[in-house]
Amino acid sequence: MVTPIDHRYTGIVPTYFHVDMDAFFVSVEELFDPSLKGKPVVVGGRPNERGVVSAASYAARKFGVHSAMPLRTAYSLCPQAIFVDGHPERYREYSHKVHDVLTGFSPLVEMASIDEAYLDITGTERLYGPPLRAAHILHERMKKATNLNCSIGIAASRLVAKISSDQAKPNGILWVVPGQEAAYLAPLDVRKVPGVGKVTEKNLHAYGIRKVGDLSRLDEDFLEQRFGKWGLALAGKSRGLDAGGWFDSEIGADEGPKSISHEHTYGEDTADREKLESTLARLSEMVGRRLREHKLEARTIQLKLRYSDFSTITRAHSVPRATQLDTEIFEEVRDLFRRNWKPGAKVRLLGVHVSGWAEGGEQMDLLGEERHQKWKQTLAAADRMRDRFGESAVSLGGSLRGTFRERTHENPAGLPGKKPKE
DNA sequence: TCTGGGGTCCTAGGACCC
DNA sequence: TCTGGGGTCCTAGGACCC
Repeated sequence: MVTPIDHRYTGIVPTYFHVDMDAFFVSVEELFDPSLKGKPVVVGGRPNERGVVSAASYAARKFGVHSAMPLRTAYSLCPQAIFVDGHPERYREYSHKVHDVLTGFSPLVEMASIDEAYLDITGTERLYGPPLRAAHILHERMKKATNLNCSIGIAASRLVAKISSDQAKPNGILWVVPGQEAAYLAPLDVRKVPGVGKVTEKNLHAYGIRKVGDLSRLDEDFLEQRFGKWGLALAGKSRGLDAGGWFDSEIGADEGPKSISHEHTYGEDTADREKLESTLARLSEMVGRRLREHKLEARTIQLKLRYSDFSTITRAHSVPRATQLDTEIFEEVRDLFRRNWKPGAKVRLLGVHVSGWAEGGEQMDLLGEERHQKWKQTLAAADRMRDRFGESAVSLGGSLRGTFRERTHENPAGLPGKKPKE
């Protein structure tokens, strides 16, 4: 475990790298199928499926295809593109390789997503030389170890490092020299600032604010009045400051997840109650499994329900005793579903989301505790089966057919007692 | 254009407590 | 009896990111 450096106390101007892999998913696909190289490739699914583009090759981008675009739209823009489903396991594997390269370079590494990371390389001059030279060394190492290209932004704040890595793409390095942040940012569109999306951009445009320079010239009070806390943060960002200002960007603080969720969009909307509830059972299993992997227990369980017209509701319930059990999650989410679904209304998407990790977990009576432990062991065994034989090897789908006992006063968790007779 | 899936953070109102 | 204020938890929704 490496202790992050808090530069507020060292008084040294820090140096951050933002390392961003170029067209990551597409590049990994090319490693496994070199014939894809140079061609328009779209990762995300088949062109006639419901779904969006996860990643597009640079050749596909020339046709206007970009990530988050509906697959059908991508197809109409570029019918000759090669559409692939993608291989999440491969991306995770290569993400680990990337992480290994980075930690071999500097101990202060924070993966920001599957394909990007922040590094604190403050004080490594004697080892790697000045920042640009250090970045070149890292760039070479990355290519050698993974056969993948990356782009590197260098700056005294994480924010500016991130923006400059984007400007460096593809396969480039860009250093914003300390002191030049505001000048560098001023001509950029406000949309380039991480956190400014479609909505905020539109709101800013309404005030005639189009460039980061326009933002930085405004009064902080004005921004706070109109955009609240977020406006104040924007004022700082427009000058290149991270959330807490300069020297407030610890790298390497590794916290676990704050929530876990799984959701499913149907190929065709459905109002079939059994189908819907069995989807909830499957999603509950997936969520329970992840909870056990992370050794977490959740108190708040949430259902997400999207109808054909895309209107979406979420309904949550917090239970007194935290759980990591598929059955308990499923029963909660099924209750929420039954109370909120308008029977007959066609459903596009269902989701199961858990959060609110328990600190200690409350005591159960002895009998309950014993059954609880047995049930935990059963699920752990099922997890191992899935590891060996695949996801479909074991299912609690049987819960829909009454394998599990209903909740009763004696059995509040609805845990199975003795094995039901066949 | 007909809109995934996995996350984080923020806002805002109401309940409840002191 | 017209009535405070702060803190925390819960719930719902939404913007945003990759």
